[in-house]
Order: sequence, then structure tokens, then C-alpha cells
Amino acid sequence: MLMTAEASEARPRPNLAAVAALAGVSRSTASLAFSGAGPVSQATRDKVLAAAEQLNYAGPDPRAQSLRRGRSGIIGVVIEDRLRDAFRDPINIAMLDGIADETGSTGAGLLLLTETGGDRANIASAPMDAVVLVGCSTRLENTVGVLRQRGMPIVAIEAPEMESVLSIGLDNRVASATAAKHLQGLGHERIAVVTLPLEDSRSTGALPENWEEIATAFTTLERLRGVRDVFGEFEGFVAAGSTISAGRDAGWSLLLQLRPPTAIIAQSDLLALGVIRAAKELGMSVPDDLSVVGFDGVRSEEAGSYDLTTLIQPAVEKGRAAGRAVLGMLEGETPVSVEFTSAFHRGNTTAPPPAR
Amino acid sequence: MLMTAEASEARPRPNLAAVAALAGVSRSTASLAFSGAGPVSQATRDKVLAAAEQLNYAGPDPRAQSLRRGRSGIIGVVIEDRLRDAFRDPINIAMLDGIADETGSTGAGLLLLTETGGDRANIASAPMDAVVLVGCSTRLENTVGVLRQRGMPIVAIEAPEMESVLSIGLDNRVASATAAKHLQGLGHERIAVVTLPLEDSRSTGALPENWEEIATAFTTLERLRGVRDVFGEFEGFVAAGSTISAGRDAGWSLLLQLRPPTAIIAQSDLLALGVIRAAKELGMSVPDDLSVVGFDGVRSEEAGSYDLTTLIQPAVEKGRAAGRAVLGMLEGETPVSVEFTSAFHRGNTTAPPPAR
DNA sequence: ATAGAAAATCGAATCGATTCGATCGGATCG
DNA sequence: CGATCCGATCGAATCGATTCGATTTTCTAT
Repeated sequence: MLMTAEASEARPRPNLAAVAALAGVSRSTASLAFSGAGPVSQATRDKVLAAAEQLNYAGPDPRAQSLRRGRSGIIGVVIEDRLRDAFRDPINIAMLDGIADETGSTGAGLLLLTETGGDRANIASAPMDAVVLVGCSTRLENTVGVLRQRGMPIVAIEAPEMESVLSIGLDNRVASATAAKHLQGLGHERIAVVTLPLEDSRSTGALPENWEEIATAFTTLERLRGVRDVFGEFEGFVAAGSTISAGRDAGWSLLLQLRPPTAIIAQSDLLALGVIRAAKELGMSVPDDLSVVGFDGVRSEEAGSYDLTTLIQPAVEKGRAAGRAVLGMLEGETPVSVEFTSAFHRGNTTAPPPAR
Repeated sequence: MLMTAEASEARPRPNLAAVAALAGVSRSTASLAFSGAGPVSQATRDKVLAAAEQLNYAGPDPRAQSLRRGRSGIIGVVIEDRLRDAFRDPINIAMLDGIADETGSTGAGLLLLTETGGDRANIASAPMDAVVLVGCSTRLENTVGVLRQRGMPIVAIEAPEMESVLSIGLDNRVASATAAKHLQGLGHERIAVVTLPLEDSRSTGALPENWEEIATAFTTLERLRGVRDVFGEFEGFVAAGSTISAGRDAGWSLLLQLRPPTAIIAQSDLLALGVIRAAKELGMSVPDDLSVVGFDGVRSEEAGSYDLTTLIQPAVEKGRAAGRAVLGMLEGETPVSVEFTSAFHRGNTTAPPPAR
């Protein structure tokens, strides 16, 4: 294709005005020709498009569009911490995928944000239309405050009820209680819990007595409460994150005690797999010497021959619901909170405690 | 805090003009007070900030800022297909993490985009400043065309040389040849390759003879070429994606043949693990009956007792380099292409072929 | 042939901020 | 005491498009 001398000049980028001028129409008409809204004769549209091509015009500048329309077409997704950590657990990916499923259809993009210190500015000034808080976010208060002030729709997955925040919930407490009852029914009396982080410090170690006061991570808290509802007292270990190796560490720590538990409830499947690994390394057999329960129901290929007893949560569905909710709110609707239910799955990692 | 009647009215959102008016200063001064650029007396700044608080002003509208500044502070990351698929392989997460590492420091956000059909519009009209193409993108041509027209910096990870696209490369061909030579050195003569997808159709099955013509996925192609450089001819199986189960399928298919190969080169570690699983299921032992080589060097916890022979690529570093490059280009620099090198790691999954 | 309706096009205001050059006041210096 | 200079503040232009109401053109029906 021939380039005119003008077009080849290193002029910045052409804008709609330039295109309109070349086509011999007004800016408004040119805009109409591009957006398709409003009546424009075929001839005019062709002229405009031809002019655009000649100038190598790439279409309306999204930045200007956002300003004028008051919409940027971007939905923020706030992940708890580093991407690395968040994406290590398939459950987060599943949720993200669910969100993308729904929002993608409208052409909205997902902007990844983290709550980490430095990025606070980011969260306050990203050009997004709405936001989804995903993962067991730990210090929501601040984040939500900033976002609320900006007056944008907020959807939170598994967060405590907050004003002007639509929540997509999960029956964490009841589900955990179900797992606990299952173990109780099998005859277990001395159990332990491997928990997800209590707050953002990521400190690891034995679960302190006053966990209910110091914990800020909602999911962790609810799942602990579920176990307490059944067993009252129990010991626990706070893992550094939802990974197999963190679970393994926790497993070692719990199983090396003088009187180790006969069953361990892990707050995620990855943690559970880690515990199983630790048990194996310590020469214990699952479920004969130790019962293990997970949470999430991510059919990990790492489970090997184990069919983990766990609580299957509809992660993708949760993401979808969040996506739908966010889109709905952008449409001006006021969706209602949803609470999803986990399904108990009995695998082959739980059994009656070993006879003494 | 008291709210004035005015502030509680359901007026849209306050803008800088409103704040300036309330503070009794001009818009320009108010802007200066917020941005910190330019000299503003402490008294004035306080006045402005107070007015902002009174109006519940959340700070300058990012959309307007982007327009004026010509920057949105957003870097697009184009992933090959569905998030689900892309994030299943840790190698992609590692790269993304590397990118985030570098770009995050400047407060830039990462916008996730996919190349999937419907989202084409998305890629053409997202308000981003630059873009990183990550993963073995299959149909770059179109995508790059659109982006180039928009005149934004483009960085591609593992893509063929293209004009005005900065590439972050990997020695795929040489590395694959290294793996092949390793097997050859051990005495293997009949090997097979399990490849990543050849193009976006995700069709699976035996590797066709004319792979070099029909394949559009650069990484896949280069790695195949590396093997051909050593073995000349070989059979292969195209996997549906980089997952363990896809590898397992491929493994079954290759190993059930009348004269199965004595060694299999998989184009990713996940595929390799899948092949090993298939071998086990077929009663073969690795490496005695079958040697397996992977690619990537993701120390997966799923490997179990195997120490996979593989090519360790510096994935996070690749991401970092891409992030740095993109930032550099935004600064007006013109970084040079980088080519990373994979390190051959001999694990315990390769051995001489079984004696006949 | 002409009033009236419908279609196409245009002008101008607007979205919300940034930024450059001009202006104004007060302090400094000779 | 007057010229100079500097810091603080302001006006106005600008970024690039969208959109509403007004105007012009085109077509239909009488």
C-alpha cells in the first residue's frame, strides 16, 4: 500500500479529528461512523474508514473513551499477596477463571492487583470500573475503605459482611463442622487442625489459644469455628500458606509430638497433601495410623493413589457468581449476596483411629 | 465525622473543580496540591485537602489522568488462551510473577488478556501503555498487527523475530538438541517426542510428517527442530496442552505401539510427568524400560521420587527481563533483545535403553 | 409541486484532570 | 527607595473522544 508523504511523517498518533478532517466530515460524524451508533450513510462511513486507513488510525483512543463514557471496561481483581503465592493454589485459579468466564463475555479485562504495601497506591488509582476481592483477603478494611470512597461496585469472595460490599460466601463453618463430625463419628478424639494464615504476617507455628481475637483472615476463622463447634478444644498449626510444603512442615510439627493427633483437618487440599507426605515420611500410613481431611476439592494430580476426604467447594461457580454480580452492579442492578455450599466427599484418607 | 448536608446529597462524584471551588482556589492550584508537583504553600495545600475530605473526594480520576498524561499505568499481558489452561503450568505463573516483580515497583498494573476469538476487540481497545506477549502464542500475526498500529511497545516472550517487537528468547532449539544428544549418547535410537500444541486448534494425535509447515507455535517448532537436528527422523504425539493428563494420554498412545520408543522427550515437565505416569500404568519402569526427558525445570512436587531429567529454564528471569524491557521502552529507551539459556539437568529418569 | 417526515450531518458542550505561560505580591539587594 | 527576583497562584489551552440538540438534506406522500 502506498503511504502518502503526510502519513509517513513522524507525527504523533492521528486522532479522530484528523481522520474527520481528511474525510471531509465533522468529528461527530466520524465518531458515529466508528461506533456504529446513530445513522450514518454508507458512503460517509466508507469515506471515514478510508481516511482512517490512510492515516493508519487505530481506532478511538481507549483513554479518551473511558473519560467520556465514565467507564474503562476494566475490572480489578484484588489478590491477597504475591501472584506467585496466590496462583500456587488451584482454588484461586479456578475462581479467577470463573470470573474471567463471566466478565470476558462483555469484553472487560481483568486487572490484577495485590494488597501488598507498595501497591496500595495502585489500588487507589487504577482506572477500573469495579472490583472483585478474591481469596481470603486479610486486611480488607483499608482496601474497602479506599474503594468505597471511589464509589465503585465491590464484590468480595468469602469476606465478612460489610456495608456496600456484595459478598459471595461459602459455608466454611458448617462445612468444617461436617468434616469434624465425620471424624468424630469415626471415633477420633484427638484431632489437630492445620490452618491457613491467620493474618497477613504469614507467621507460622502452633495455633495460639486466642486465635479468634488475633485472626483477621475470615475464611481461616470460619473454618476454625466450624471445628470448634464440634470438638470444642483442639490443637493446631498455622501454615505459612496454602502449599504442599507448608502442609508438610505443619505435619511434621504436629506428628512429632509426644501424643500426636489421630486425625488432622487441613484447611486446604494442598495442606492436606503436605500432611500426608509428612506422615509417609514419618513412617505412618494414611488412613490407618492417621486420618486426613482437606478442603476445596481440587482434584490434584499430586494426590497419587489417595482419594482425599475433603469438602468440595464450587470454586469456578463462585468466580462466576462474582463475575455476574460485578457486571450486574455495573448495570445498576443490586444483586443479592450468594452463599455457596460445599459438598462433603468421603475419600480413602479417613478411617477409625488405630486401636491403642 | 460530621457530614454536611451538601456532602450527603446523592450528587455524582465530586471532581477537582468542586474541591477547588470549596477551597477557594483555582483548579490548577488544587491539582498542584494533589500531585505535589509545583510550588504550593502549606496553607493552601491544607485548605485543599480539607475541602477534599469534606466532599469525600477520592483523588484525581484515573481516567482523566490517563487521557491527559497519555499513560494509563497499565501493562497488558496477553496469555495464549484460557486462564485456566495457561495457569495450569507453573512455568507461566513463574513468568507472570517475574513480570509483576519488575513492573509492580513502578505501580503499574497487569491487565490479563487472552487471544481467544471474542476478546480480539478487547486487545484492540484496552487502555494499556504497553504489552507483553507471554507463553507460546500461536497466532501472533494478527495480535501484533493490531498492537503495532496502536503504536505501543510490544515485548514478546519466545516469539519469532518480528519488526518493532522486542523479543525475550530462549535457546529452545539448542536446548532440545542437548536433550536429544544426551539420549543418543546413552544409546537410544528409537525416540519419540510429546509436543505442546502445534497451533491454536488444540487438535491432538500423532505428529504429522509436515509439522514444520503446519505448526504456528514457535516454541513447539523450535524444540522439535532441536530434536530433528540430532535424530533426523522421529515419531511424535501432539498433546492437547501442557498438563499431566495430556502427557499421560500421549504416553499411552506412544507406548502401546508395536515397537514403542525407548525414550521420550516431552516438551514440558508436566507432559513428562504424565508420560511417566502412563509408563507406570503400563507396567514399565522409568528409567530402566523407558527414559523420559522434560523441559522447563519446574520442580513439581508431583514428581514424587523422580528427579526428572530436564532443561531448566530461567522462567522468572525471563519474566523479569520482559518487565524491565517494557518499562524501558516506556521510558523511551530501546532495549535489545535478550536470549536466555536453559541448563541441562540430568536426573534419574534417563538411562541406557534396555538390552534387547 | 410542496408540506412534512425521516435521515444524515454538524456545532458545541462535556468528561476531569494537567500544564504552560502569565500575573501578582512580597522579599531581597544595591 | 526603586529595580529585581522568586515563589505562589491563576487562566486558558489541551488530551481525544462522545453525545445532545439543532440544522440541513433527502425522500415520501398528497
